[in-house]
Amino acid sequence: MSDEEYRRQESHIFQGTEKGTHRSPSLTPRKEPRQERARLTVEAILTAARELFGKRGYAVVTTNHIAARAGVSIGSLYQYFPNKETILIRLVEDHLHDVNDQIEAALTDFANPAVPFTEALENLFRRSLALHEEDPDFHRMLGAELELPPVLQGAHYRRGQYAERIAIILRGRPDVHCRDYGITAHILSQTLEALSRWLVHSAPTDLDRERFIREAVTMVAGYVSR
Amino acid sequence: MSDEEYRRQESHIFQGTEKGTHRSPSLTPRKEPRQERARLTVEAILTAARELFGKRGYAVVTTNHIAARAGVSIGSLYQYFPNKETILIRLVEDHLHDVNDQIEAALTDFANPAVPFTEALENLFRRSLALHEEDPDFHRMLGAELELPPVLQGAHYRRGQYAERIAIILRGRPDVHCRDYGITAHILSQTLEALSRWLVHSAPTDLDRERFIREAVTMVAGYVSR
Amino acid sequence: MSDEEYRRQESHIFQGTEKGTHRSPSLTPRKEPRQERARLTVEAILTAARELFGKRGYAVVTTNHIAARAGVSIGSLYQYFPNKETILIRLVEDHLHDVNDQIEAALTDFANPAVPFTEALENLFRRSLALHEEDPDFHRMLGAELELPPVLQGAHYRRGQYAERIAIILRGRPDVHCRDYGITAHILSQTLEALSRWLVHSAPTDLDRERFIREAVTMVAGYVSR
Amino acid sequence: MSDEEYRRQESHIFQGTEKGTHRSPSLTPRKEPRQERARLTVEAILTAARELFGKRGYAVVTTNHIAARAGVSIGSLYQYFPNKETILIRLVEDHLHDVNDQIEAALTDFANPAVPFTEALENLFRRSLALHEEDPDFHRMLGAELELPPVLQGAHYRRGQYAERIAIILRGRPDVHCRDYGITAHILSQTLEALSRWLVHSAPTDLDRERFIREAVTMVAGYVSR
DNA sequence: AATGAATGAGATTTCATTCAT
DNA sequence: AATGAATGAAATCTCATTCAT
Repeated sequence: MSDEEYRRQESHIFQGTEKGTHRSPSLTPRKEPRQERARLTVEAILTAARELFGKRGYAVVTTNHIAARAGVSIGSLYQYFPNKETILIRLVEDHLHDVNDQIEAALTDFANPAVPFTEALENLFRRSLALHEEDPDFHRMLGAELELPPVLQGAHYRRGQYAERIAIILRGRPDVHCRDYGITAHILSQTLEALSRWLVHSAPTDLDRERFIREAVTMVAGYVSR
Repeated sequence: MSDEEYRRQESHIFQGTEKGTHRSPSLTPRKEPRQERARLTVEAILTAARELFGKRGYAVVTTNHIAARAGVSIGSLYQYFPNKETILIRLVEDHLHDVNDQIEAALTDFANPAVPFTEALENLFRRSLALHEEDPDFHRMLGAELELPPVLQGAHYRRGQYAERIAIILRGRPDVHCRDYGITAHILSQTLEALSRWLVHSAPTDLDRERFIREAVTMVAGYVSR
Repeated sequence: MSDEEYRRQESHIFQGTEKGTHRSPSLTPRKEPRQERARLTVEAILTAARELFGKRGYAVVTTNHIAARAGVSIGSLYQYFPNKETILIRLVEDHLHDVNDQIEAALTDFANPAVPFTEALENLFRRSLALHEEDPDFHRMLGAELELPPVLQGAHYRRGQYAERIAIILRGRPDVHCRDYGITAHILSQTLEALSRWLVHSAPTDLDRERFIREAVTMVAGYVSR
Repeated sequence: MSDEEYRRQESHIFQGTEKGTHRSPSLTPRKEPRQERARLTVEAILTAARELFGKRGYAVVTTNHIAARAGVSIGSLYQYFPNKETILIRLVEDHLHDVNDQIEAALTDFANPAVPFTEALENLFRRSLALHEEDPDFHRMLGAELELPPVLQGAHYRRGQYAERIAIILRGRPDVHCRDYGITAHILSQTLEALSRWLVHSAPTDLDRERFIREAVTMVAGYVSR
């Protein structure tokens, strides 16, 4: 690491501030792990953080706790992440990457006119469920936490466009009819979202999931199909 | 220190308090306000707390901030509430009281066979909306916050029985038919819940709300009506 | 304290940053002490800080040490000063106020043509000594420390104009002659400064101070007087 | 915790190290570099350290920063220096070696009665300037830093004897007369020191240096010459 | 000989809570 | 009944130093 690089990493050194106070944190990772061992450490930290954030919420989890659960010293944590915020950001980025890919795939599927609407809808629902099922706690926390780092406020934004995409697709399907495509798209997406979330997080364990899916699809399809 | 060990050390969370030195174990209000002035103080604290909790979340709001916003000294706050937790508990109790009353009324309405189903459903939906509209932030926070005082974990439990009640009502209505009343009740209640929440919290401002309500009711009614 | 005020004080609360990292600290005191007791606390902190900074240097002194020496809890320190930096700034402001007043008085004296030059020079020297004598360690540290908060970089600037003022005065005195008033003014002020500093900080204890002053004045006066 | 107590706790300063866990008590270089590559490494570390110490001060510079600027791993740094302190000590030793040699030469010159006093004085001043000019930052830092390792406290002591040597020389010169040789020697050496330092560090860039030197010499020579 | 990952004591700072007035 | 100053445990984060490779 050269002097240049070192200084870039050191956010302190009097840029009108000093240590320990509120700083304008570099939101990028501190150091790229070069050795395998380091990669494992970073991995462990991220995993621990994801679990803890998911289980307890971002605000209450401490970096000490993350480090402890990762089986790593607090110093190691700060070698790779300049602060708690950055850990979350990294986690969300990875997560979003995943999610966006999957949503993309799901929508492409959904748009395919060769698949009958009811089937397409069921597929969409199952994909939504799958999405909620991988790391449901973390996912839930993301939607729930009120004070997230500002960079992440936008993270949900992309979701907003989800409904727009659905509206377009609905318009394009010959087997669908709506009085107001925009509103129907919102209803459809919100309903699927909510029911998936509930199914994953809150449904009684003895609930017959297949039957639930069938019923949900019936409701929405009945509403939208021609 | 491993995660295990960390948690053992940490397990004070919501047994004592989160931070600070001196803990007082009592969870009951400290003192009943006898004078008018005192009642106003308590009122101001509760209002400030409700707003702040709703806007920022329970974990991140400080008692000093609550006192400041209430226009009251921190000493006064602790004269009436032994700790932060108690403030939340008091708030939730009041809230729940309200909500339960309203749910009760709504369900009674909904059960009335003299009202046609679609109309009954719309009424239920509007009531749900009204419920979300009063102090939506606080309401939302309650559902979102992951680490609430244990006393409050049960608070949501009662909601669980909401679906059961609906199932019974649906069964009792002659203008309704379901393949599985239990599942349909869940779908119905979760859908109404989710759509109300979305309408209140996240809907674009230019959305035509009346039309949205009509569409939502159409979907659910179409699904359930005979 | 109102909500407004509270928020102004809280530099944190996610303005693109969070806790513990490098923040843009409010450089103003946190809270004005309203009670006598509080004023004493602030006083104790400032005194402890001045002594420690002077004796050990700004960089190495810790806020814990300051609080300990002030006989005050660390929490109290942070109630009145958001960070170490602010303590120094406050100290320097007070100090500079003093110093500037005294320099002003000394220069006015020095400019007085009714007083013979040698006497005027001796007076200036004695005042310079007095200045160095009050809190000489702190004064010395200020000039010595390399990484001071940026706000303070300017603090020494005003000194720069000291030489200019002297040049003007020398030009105005009939009993003085120089080949280059600018250069002589620099030599004069730097010499007086250095000799005062040395006398206060490094001179052997058995040195005859009065004789030293007389000699120094002789040197400078001999050089400058007509 | 009182100041007393705090200091008892704190008194590790410069006994072990400032921070960190593992202390190694040895203050001697760890390992003599045998290979050419190693010599280069040591050289790079010393250069980086000298520059950084000079620019930022000893206390605030981190060993990691030194290593980074030297283009060397932190491990390598500790292979040759057991701790931060040792680097400084080594640097100062080298420096002092140099400086003492030069001072010696300058004084020998100065003592030479064959050279007229004014010329001898000018030579001394020019040498002093040269001394300040080589690595002025480091030199300045050495005088400024308050908490240097105890081994180095003595470093300045030898300077103290500089004045004594000057006194002897003055006494030996026939073209000089003083009322008090001791005091004059102090004045002379402190003045030259201060003016050189100022010329190198703080003088305005447009200052005519040759003229400044001439004036300074005039002042001192006028004072001391018979 | 060199690397850089890992460590943990200790620095800075916050905030729930108490207590003197 | 109210005030606000004071407290200190615990959170965040740094950096000198060690150690496995």
